[in-house]
Amino acid sequence: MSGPARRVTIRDVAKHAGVSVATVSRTLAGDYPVQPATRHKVLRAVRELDYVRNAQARALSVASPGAVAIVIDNVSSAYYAYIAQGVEEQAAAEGRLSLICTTGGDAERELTIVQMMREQRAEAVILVGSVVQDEDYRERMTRYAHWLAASGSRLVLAGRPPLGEGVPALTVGFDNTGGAHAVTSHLLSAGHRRILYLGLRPGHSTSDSRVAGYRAALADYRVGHDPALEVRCRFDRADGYAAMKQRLTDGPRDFTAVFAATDVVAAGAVQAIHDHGLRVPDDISIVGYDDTPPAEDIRLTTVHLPVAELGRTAVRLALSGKNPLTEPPLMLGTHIVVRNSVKRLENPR
Amino acid sequence: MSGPARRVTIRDVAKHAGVSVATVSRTLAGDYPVQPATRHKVLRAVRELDYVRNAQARALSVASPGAVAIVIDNVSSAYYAYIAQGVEEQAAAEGRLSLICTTGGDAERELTIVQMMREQRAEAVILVGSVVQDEDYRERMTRYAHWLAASGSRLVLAGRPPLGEGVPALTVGFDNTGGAHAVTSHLLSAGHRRILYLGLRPGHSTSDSRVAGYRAALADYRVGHDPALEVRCRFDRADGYAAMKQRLTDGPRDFTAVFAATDVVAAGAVQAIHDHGLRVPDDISIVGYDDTPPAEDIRLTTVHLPVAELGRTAVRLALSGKNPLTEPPLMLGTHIVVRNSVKRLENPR
DNA sequence: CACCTCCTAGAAAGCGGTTACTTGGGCCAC
DNA sequence: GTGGCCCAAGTAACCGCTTTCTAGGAGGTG
Repeated sequence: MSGPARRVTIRDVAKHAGVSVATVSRTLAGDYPVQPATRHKVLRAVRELDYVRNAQARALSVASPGAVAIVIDNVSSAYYAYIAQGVEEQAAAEGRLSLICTTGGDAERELTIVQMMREQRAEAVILVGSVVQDEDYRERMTRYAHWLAASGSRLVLAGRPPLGEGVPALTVGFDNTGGAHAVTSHLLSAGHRRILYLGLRPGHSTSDSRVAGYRAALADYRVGHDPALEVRCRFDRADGYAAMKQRLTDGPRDFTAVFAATDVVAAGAVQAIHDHGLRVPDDISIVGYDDTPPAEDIRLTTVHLPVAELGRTAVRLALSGKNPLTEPPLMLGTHIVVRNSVKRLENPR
Repeated sequence: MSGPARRVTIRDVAKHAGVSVATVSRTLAGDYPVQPATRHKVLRAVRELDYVRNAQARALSVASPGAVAIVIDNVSSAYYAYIAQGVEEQAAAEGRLSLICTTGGDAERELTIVQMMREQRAEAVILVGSVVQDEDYRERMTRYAHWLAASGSRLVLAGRPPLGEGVPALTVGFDNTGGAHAVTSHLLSAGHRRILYLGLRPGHSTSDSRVAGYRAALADYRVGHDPALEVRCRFDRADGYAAMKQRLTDGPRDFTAVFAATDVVAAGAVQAIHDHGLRVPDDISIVGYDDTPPAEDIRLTTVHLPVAELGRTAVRLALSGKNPLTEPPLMLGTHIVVRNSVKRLENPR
């Protein structure tokens, strides 16, 4: 660490090699004829000075591919991590750098980040997962969407609801209603009629569409919908545990099965069931959603989501050149994974 | 989508507002006196044209903070994801953007990425986790380390061994030997004497230091070290399952406890044990390492690693201005988490 | 009223590259 | 021997923004 590390520029290389900057630039680009002797002089100077081009400066004059920005709640939950992984993979495959930003679920921060990405001239901004969307948020994000479009960037909403008609944003997501319908039907066909839904608070778009599938399946089987069977908790394992525990302790035990809105919530619920001295699936059946890692460990029947594929698709969509105003939302299919958490009832009540 | 989206520049704003580009720049910077009337004219033009500064161009003239690059095997394994999360958090807190790149464990790709990060003028490059390090790799990475240092960037090795003396790279990691010693001692003090080590292939630095702790603890208890009790498999759950299954089927069942090098391997092993009709901890005790999510679900006694803290520390270290040549490696402490996977033996053999 | 000072805004020179245009030398044909 | 052509290398403008330096007008003072 001796002295101020002045970065070596193309001009230094030119001087060192005794040629003009143009020659250095051309040698490095390789798309213009340069005499072997000169090219060697240049390359030697480059080596001796440890010169590397400045990508930022380069981007000024040459139309280089911009970065892909992933804006995500956090990267430590498996669901988001897999999406991020998919985004990064595809971005790298298409020769783009990935910028990653976490919001911690804060809508305000998300808006700030989108602005930052405009300054960075990101080629694509991929908004992942849900965020509480009030009217103010929607209005501002819509404005940003127009700005991004005007400057040639793409906005992709991955796994979240569209912003509305006429907003230049691409959308890709899972068929949550269909998946919830399938997994609820699985319980119903096993003879369960009283199914507790353990989900996130209303207004949370992902949970809402899962509730919709749950209700639709009940309707298909002509089972009355009982609001008292819809319990709401927050996202994580501890919340699932607490909610289940409370229900087992205080509430009526008038259900034979549980549909947890996410596997993590299901994992918490399973632990509460065990702590209560009951067994899965013998005493209570349970299904989850997402097919994230805990599902396999607790032998949970759940709905598999192609999460990494969501990330990859988001990038492909962003770089595809499709018109964001006319391109319809893309829906990725889901499928149910049967493990060992549902018991078939012989005599359905 | 009408016409070629020409980006609006500071000159456009200047013309639109009827002032000079300098005035626009100064108004936006806010650090130079500008008449209220003029400033309003400028701001109106900015609003009307949806102008945002080009951060890349800006970086050319003003010494702006560079990005922090995270170079990581993948982001979908919980261990890495938490590190990445820590890095991103701290980078954001220090006003830096995070670039994320995955290598898929490919050393060659890692080297390429480091070069790319030099072009990007990243302020810090954080190499996370292990990669197979042959002589060629070490030599080239050492060269890159010097280059990065010469251009004022910081290289941080997070959770991997130092490159060697005189290499300008900062190092931060976990005390794996200590952790392995602690958890092995836990088994020994519970009366276990024949402990199977289920680890990664030799040469893998993380596994090697865990083996060292395992052997040291055995020595402390004056228990002979039996090479036949060290089984090697690969990283993931399926490999842990296969290795354990094979040992239970073919190998001698001459052990009462298992020390799995990672929780994920432990999770696979537990499943194999169950599939073999045995129970944990009644028939076989098992401990893991990392304290990643599966550990809680399978009630695994394991070693907790402050992974997010590793990420944060890496960033702090990189931006601290410490001399990478003289700064000693930083070791983050670990602690054992006792759950329910170890049985106390009454009559130790 | 002349002069000086202060304040604001403009002109222009970078930052580190790329590239259109220009130049000069070697080679060939007449 | 001279004109024409081609090729390699140099000159300089430009990418979008910041900032130093300079200019000019307002306002205060003798």
